Amino acid sequence: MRSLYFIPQPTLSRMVSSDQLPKNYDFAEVEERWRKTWRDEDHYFDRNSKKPQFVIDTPPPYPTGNFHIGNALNWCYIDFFARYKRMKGFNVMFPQGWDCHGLPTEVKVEELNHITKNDVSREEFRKMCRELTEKNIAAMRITLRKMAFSTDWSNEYITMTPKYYSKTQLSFLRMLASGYIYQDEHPVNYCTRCETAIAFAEVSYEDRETQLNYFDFDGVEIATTRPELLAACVAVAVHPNDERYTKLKGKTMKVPLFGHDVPVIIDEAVDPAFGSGAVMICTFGDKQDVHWWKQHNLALRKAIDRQGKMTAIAGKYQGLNTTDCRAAILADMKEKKILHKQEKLAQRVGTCWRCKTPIEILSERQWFIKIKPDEIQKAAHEVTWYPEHMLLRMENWVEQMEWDWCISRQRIFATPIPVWFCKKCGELAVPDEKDLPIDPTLTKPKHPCKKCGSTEFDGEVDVLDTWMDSSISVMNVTGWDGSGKPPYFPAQIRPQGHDIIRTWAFYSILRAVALTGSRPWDQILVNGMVLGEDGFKMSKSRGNIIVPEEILVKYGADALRQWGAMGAATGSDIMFNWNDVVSASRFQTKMWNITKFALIQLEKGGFDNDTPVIALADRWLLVRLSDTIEQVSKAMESYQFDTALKAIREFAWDVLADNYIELVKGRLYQQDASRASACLVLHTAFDALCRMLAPFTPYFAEECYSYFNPGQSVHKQPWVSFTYEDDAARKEGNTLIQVVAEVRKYKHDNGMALNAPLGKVTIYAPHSVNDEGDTGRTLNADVHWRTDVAKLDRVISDIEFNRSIVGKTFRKEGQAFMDAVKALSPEQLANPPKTIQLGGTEVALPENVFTPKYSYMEEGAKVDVLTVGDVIVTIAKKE
RNA sequence: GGGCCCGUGGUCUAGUCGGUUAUGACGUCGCCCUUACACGGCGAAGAUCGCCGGUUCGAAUCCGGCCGAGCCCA
Repeated sequence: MRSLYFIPQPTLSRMVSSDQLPKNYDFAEVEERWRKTWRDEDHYFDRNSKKPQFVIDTPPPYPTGNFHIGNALNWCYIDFFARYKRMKGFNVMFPQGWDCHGLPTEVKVEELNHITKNDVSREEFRKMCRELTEKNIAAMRITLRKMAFSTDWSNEYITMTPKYYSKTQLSFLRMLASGYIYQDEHPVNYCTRCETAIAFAEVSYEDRETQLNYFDFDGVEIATTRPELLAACVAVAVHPNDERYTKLKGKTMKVPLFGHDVPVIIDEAVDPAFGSGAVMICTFGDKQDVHWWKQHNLALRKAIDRQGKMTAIAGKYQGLNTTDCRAAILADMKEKKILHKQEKLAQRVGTCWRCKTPIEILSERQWFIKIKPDEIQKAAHEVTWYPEHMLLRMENWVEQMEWDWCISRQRIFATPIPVWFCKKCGELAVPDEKDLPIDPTLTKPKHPCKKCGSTEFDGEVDVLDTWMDSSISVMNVTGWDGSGKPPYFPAQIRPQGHDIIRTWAFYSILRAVALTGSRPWDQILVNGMVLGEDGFKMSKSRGNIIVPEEILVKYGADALRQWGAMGAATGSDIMFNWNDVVSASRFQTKMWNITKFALIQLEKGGFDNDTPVIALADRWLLVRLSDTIEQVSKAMESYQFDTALKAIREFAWDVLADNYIELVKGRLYQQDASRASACLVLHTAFDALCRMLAPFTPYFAEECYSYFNPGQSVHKQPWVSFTYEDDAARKEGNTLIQVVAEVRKYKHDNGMALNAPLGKVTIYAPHSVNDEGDTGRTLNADVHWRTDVAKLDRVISDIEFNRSIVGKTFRKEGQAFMDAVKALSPEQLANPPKTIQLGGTEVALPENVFTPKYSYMEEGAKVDVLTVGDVIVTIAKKE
């Protein structure tokens, strides 16, 4: 019936004496002490290990200098399962990367030094960026350590180091050779402030109000929001069914102010209801223009340059920026009396996600990576997604990809594109792989031009998109060096936020497939965003930003980590809530007191592993513990941290502290064999709690565990594997708990203190119960357990139906059936017949379909009667 | 405009492949300092489960529509 597979051996002789436990739990002191005690080596991935590997492709954060709360949530999840997997016997790699390159650091360097990137040499500027980045990384490492993340610092990687970016360059050369990477002149999103091309993933959208200008275009009215692009007009488009314009078919028209001729094209995508129904196509006003331009093979007229100034084709407007040019052209239109009207229009403008400047679409020579949707979809489906629905976001993103990935940037602090161009013939030259990393602006190729033999080259000045660095994080951590499949590939899991599914996850899958032919990870765990206390995304303008450091100072890392686990179901957005942090901290206080109580009791000794467990409460606690362990383990396997921690807390607080300990307290104060049983159970439960809490509250769990096992770390113990089966104990124990609760309520209702003496209490239960006197001591009453039937007059006051059975059996006749049962005589209800009359027919009465509810009449002795299921409790009334 | 997710006591939330009394926390109110804990214990009040309709013996749960919020994208 029951089995004890594992009860930890108590090491009584080595326990710390209870008088050494501080009265209150001082998280600040404890957390700092363990931080200094723990050794980094304990978290190193062991390359010679025989254990199964568990490699985590952790997100490399951008080194801003501040580890924000969204990062914190993300890392909490990682650390929960990293610690859990270690306890489960896996060889875990929890690397820490830093995604260094990119615009924000360049902007910050310019700001801090009051320079622009053109004021110093490229190398000098890079040096400044590197130095700032190193400083920021150092600051963020401190927060990571405070949070007790079990980082594998032997596998730290920094994308700006030659070690890392030579891999980025190697991956570039490999994908260039395999045809994934090509260069082409093509329209790209371009930020004229940052002076660089950007990818769609880097375009954000903002609501702005603009003016829709109606003007005369060679006799036809056209509405445009961008008159400054008139010089770049290459066609006029109308809808095929728009009768106003059918006569224009096949004609050409003269562009006002500029005078060049453009064709009229017919296209169903034109909205006849918008503006005048005729639209001018410019290269390029928006994405739709690019579409039409490609589809109708139109001319290319570049009116805006990389600095956002008008080009030579803009004639007298050359050199103006777009805003000034717009004003000038509108003024000229007014003067020529061709501007009919202007109206306000709400519109969404694509802007640079870094600096919020509206993006232009410019046609430039750029480097691209081919996007092959089918192979990305296939690999994405081979990965297990948590939560499952996040896969949809990937599917939707891949489906709507229109352009290839533009990977070149016209910036400085980034991985150089490792190619040269022959000065004579323009042929591309690439370095030998063994010479990587290289900066083509500083070095020359070792071989003459393959085509013309020239030794004169220009180095590529463009650099790589930062995602080119971070999208091979998984290649890096799994040990890729270009020679075949990496030794630890694929990684077991990728944890990340849902905001970067379309970037980091998408690019990582693309690159893994391109470089190895298969999926990068077995699983992906997607966490939600952290919202402010007001339910909105944290932002400076809303003033709802909470930083981890603030929480660490007030409540400590363990409380913050508990918030991360419990705030919301894994994958949902989570609102920051001080309340949750406070209750997390209260839970620690409660557990601290449980620790104290356990230590005070257990240090007295008198028990060992062979102590028989007999008392009902003890058996019940072990069953509940076994249930909890099963529940928590199951939740951990599917990354349901909220479920896991909730179950742990409920067991510790409700089951162990409020019920079990209250019940056995009196027994523990005595000295006999039944005390030993309680001690063994208490120790078993406490030990299991420490282990289950270890992934969530590493400092706290270590501190509690250390008092019982000095010199040993809970983090080096295996995960709990204790099971205990005893259905009778579960059922009878639950009843016992309810009886105690009912009697307490009875005392409360009668204005008695909970510890007030109660006199004689008789419990009539169907089975004999050995409670070792727990119930009597807890209730402060003279408790008698009896298995005979209580001699009481009782009447049936109500009938409780099992609607599940009623509905399934009688369907539409359900109500009629219940009425028929209620009409039975009290004798029949007490001893139900096998059949019952229903609508004139005899039908079988299902088993357990109803339970009579009794109310009791006093007999000779004056008693109050409580009922708990099939148990009757009588309380002798005091005269 | 599209996609995803969500709407449950004052607040936040569990439950959602239908079934007995809708979970817990915070807050509120009452009682209790019982040799681990007042940073605690016990108890109470408080919910037409967003709205409307449908399916069903039975809907917080399934379906449709509407309203509202958030996130991602065009």
